[in-house]
Amino acid sequence: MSQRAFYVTTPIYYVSGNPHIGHAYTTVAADVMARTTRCTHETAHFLTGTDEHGQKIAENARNAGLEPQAFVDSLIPRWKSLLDAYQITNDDFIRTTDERHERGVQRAFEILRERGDIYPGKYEGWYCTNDETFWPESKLIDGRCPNPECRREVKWLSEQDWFFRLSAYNERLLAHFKAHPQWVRPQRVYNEMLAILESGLEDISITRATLSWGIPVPGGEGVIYVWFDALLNYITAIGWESPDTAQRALFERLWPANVHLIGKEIARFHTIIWPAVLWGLGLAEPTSVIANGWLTFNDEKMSKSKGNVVDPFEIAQRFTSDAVRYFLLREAPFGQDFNFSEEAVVRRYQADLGNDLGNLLNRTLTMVEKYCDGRVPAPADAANLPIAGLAGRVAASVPACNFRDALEDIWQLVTALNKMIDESKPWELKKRGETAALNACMYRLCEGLRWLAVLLHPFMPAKSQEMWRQLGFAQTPAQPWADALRWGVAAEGTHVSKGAPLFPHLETAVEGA
RNA sequence: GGCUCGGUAGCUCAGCGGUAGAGCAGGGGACUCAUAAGCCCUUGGUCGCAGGUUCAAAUCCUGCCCGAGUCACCA
Repeated sequence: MSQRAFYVTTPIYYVSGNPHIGHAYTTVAADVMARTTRCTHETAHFLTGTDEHGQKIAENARNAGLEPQAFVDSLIPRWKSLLDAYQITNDDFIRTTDERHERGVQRAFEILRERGDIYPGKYEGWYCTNDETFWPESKLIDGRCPNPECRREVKWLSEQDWFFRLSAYNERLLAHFKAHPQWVRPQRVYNEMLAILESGLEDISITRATLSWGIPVPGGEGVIYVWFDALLNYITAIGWESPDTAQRALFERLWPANVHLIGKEIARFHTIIWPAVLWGLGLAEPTSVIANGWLTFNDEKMSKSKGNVVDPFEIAQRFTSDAVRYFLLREAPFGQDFNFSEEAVVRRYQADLGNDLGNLLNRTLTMVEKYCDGRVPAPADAANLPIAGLAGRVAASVPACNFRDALEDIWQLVTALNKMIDESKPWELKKRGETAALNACMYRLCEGLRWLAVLLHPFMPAKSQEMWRQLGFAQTPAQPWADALRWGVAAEGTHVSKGAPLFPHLETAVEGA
């Protein structure tokens, strides 16, 4: 009886470092998708969370003089505050240290072991402790870890581990990729994954015999490898194999996920290993996996060593999180790398947000106050405003991650409204006493701005709300589009209440530019 | 080295077989409701290079140059 809901996820974030702008990017994209879906379908379920196991965490904890659990507990508020700073409306937040997750991972392990998809084997090779990685002899550089940021000594390890029979799914994965060329996007990532499948898969070790900070192997030694653990969050969070029947019903309603949003660096885990694991568990693969690109800063890769990591808290503080959300999704096509520079943010802020949108609201409200006694006039038709099919196009672009197209479409209405003012010249209509034409023009502006508030709400929730308030409407612009995006909904007589500019001029010049 | 993607106006990008496009930036203009914003007009490109296919190529094919990514457990 229950309705299907749109299920969208972000990666769970590895808490070994601080949140940076890239985390905000993926999360904002997911949030816009979730918010839009709530206005166009009925329900969305939006999951994000944190990845807390692994050796790096254990070491950081030791350095901090804390037990791993206490250590990760201390980090969580910082990560959750990122969600607050960016007005993220996640429905759930999973931690891999949650009891529900640990139980689910162990259950998955047992099921796969019973089915023969997990088997014991010996794993040996050159191991870099820092990177938690086995490297083949051929990869080593001067006998050291080939990771340019590591370069530590490696040691020969040989241990009894459990292996996942990934190779058994090679053919099925290939067939799935061929049958669903759109299931991994962008195309470039799809191609790379396909190439890996065509070159053949080997089984992978999914436990670490010598580590202790992780989920214990059921009835065995060691812990489950952090990656195998992490992927399962998408189902453990929504009640897979839960003892609670309500939770199990949630799972039935949500799985398979509509969209896993990921960073492009983790595509292999999500498009090759993850479907195979799900198939092993008798579950369906996610409908789509969409990878976003990297953000560079002033054309350089962001890295801690360069000290050029953009702090998402600081940037939101300076420009407002709405403006940063807008910038991230408007500046470049999703899936493509793009450069983050303060000049670019300032440009978008001033040109698109301040001059086009903010000023449109401001000049409209001034005129409504001057010419219409501060009230929305009687409804008039939409004249030539480009609203036909607009809602439908945005509703289609967003779930496909074409945020840029969506915003460009919306901005055509912004531009058209500005243009209409200049062409209609309400001040002249006023002088000549052409009240009917004046009122019609002012109505179109109010109604057009109402549309904009509704359409922009998923992208800029706070600014959209403020637009809504200044226009004098009750409640919120977060409304079902089927009802709200019809022309003529703005009620005659609504009192507008003009406020401070929506996107005031930035006080300070760009620093360090 | 193999493979993948990209190289189009100063910048960010769209177009992907039929007379070169948008936004921003630059230049000029008319206006005044407005956050000196908006509106109108406009400068600007041998579509990386060289061949080929075609009546017709930015768009298809080949080679080359440049940049990025990836090549198996790197969260």
